[in-house]
Amino acid sequence: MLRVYNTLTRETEDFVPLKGNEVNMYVCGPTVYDHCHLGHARSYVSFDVIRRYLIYRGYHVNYVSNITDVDDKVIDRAKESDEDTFELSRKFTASFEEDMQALGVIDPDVRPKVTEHIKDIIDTVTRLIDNGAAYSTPKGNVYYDLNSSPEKIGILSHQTVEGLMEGSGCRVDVEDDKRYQLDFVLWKGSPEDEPGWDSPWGRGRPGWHIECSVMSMKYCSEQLDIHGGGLDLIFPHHEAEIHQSESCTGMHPFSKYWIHNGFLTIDKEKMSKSLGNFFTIKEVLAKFSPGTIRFFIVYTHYRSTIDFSEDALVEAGRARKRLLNTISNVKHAIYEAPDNDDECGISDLIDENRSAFVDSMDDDFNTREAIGNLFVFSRKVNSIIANEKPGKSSLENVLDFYSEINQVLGIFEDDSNSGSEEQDSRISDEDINELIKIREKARAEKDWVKADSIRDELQEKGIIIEDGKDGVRWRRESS
RNA sequence: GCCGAGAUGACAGAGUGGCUAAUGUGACCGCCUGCAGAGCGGUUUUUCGGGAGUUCGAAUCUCUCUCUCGGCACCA
Repeated sequence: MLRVYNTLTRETEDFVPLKGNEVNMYVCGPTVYDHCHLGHARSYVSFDVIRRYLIYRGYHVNYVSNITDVDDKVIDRAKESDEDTFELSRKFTASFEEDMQALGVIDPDVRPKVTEHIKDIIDTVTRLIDNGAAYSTPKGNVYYDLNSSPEKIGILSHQTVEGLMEGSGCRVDVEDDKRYQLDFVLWKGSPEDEPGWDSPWGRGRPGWHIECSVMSMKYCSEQLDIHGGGLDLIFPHHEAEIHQSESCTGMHPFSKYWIHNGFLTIDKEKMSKSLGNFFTIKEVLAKFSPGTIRFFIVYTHYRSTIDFSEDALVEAGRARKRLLNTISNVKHAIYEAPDNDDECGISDLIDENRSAFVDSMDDDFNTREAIGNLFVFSRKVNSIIANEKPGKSSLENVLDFYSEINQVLGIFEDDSNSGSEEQDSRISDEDINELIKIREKARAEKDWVKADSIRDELQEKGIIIEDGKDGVRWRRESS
């Protein structure tokens, strides 16, 4: 039984979708006013794994994740850099999509953009006004009227009204046309020099929270099975969504499960744009392979804080390499394996580890434990290869098992040739084989100096040479 | 002020009542090897922030103390 921690109840619950084995899952996407940083990667990789695991478990998943391509931040950034707002958001949307692709995040079934859903947003805001849950003001703003659903204040953040007021009162400028301090904006009147769309309340643009309600209802359903995002979205963003969506549809709950990923920190401080302590995904990709970055993220439970440092990435890379080496060992063993059915206990080993994998993942997606099991599995596989002679088919089953796991975790992708700029200058397979031949001759003549210098030369080009009992093998190294 | 997360061996990090506390990294030793790498075996690891309690039995439950981090209308 899959169990999931639900922020709404603060408990780990059995996962039962609203309808059969259909899962409607919505994850809040980025606001595209800059390149994404590693904290975003953390979030989207985590939800990618959750989505893949649900599919692995046989659920039919409809995964929707939006792009917020118009809001105050985008507009401000465009002003600062004297760029067209939509030019800017297009640029960073493309950058985001590139990053996701690099990290092996599967595209959502739908990736809706706010600017393409203005009409839907206006319709929803209108509906909220008609339902008595929102009001417009002479300034052309529309606010959600929290007093229409006071029982839902703090439902997700588990805060009291007093707590919220005390936290916010001293730090936020209160818009003077609000009826109530905690009301939030659904539609915001735009000045002449800012982007806007005509609406019943004048020229304006959507508020920050409304887009997710509108687009999730449009592409998922009025009620979601899973709504996800970073911990920092719980309040006010996700709570606002609950107010809006439930007031609009009259259905409760808006989402059955709320899943939130933990932060990525640097020196124990949250990585964020506002603190300026962030590394963009592209910066990190320049130093580490996508596989290493993804492994770094997946090797930590999604709700734990991950402290980022180069050392931590290096360690993750080494750990991952251990698994990759085993896979490569199996591939080589297959060449020399007898063509028989001797399995040396391999099928039992696989079955055991498959159920261990499912047990770990069923426990609120415990990827750390799941990967821990894989290390044990790999050690046993290495041991079998070294000491016994399993037949080809058994070894192929081992490879199949790794790729089965990889479907979910996505950590074994071969990215040894991903360094795009070195791509052209890298040494060809033929040249490598030629050098190895020369080196083998030197070795046969016990000319160790020559043999070692060839090995060093290849290593400088990122080629690792390994002499084994059954011949030489080589592979390309990546960070 | 309010709300939350956490403190596990050199480091990272699982484990939430019961065999010798997963796993990874690092370091060291051994096997293998011309050497190296990879791999395998072993050591670093009877200890889980401090104290008290419950229990036949606790890293795991209760109380208490100390410390760290995060959220409270910018945020993944």
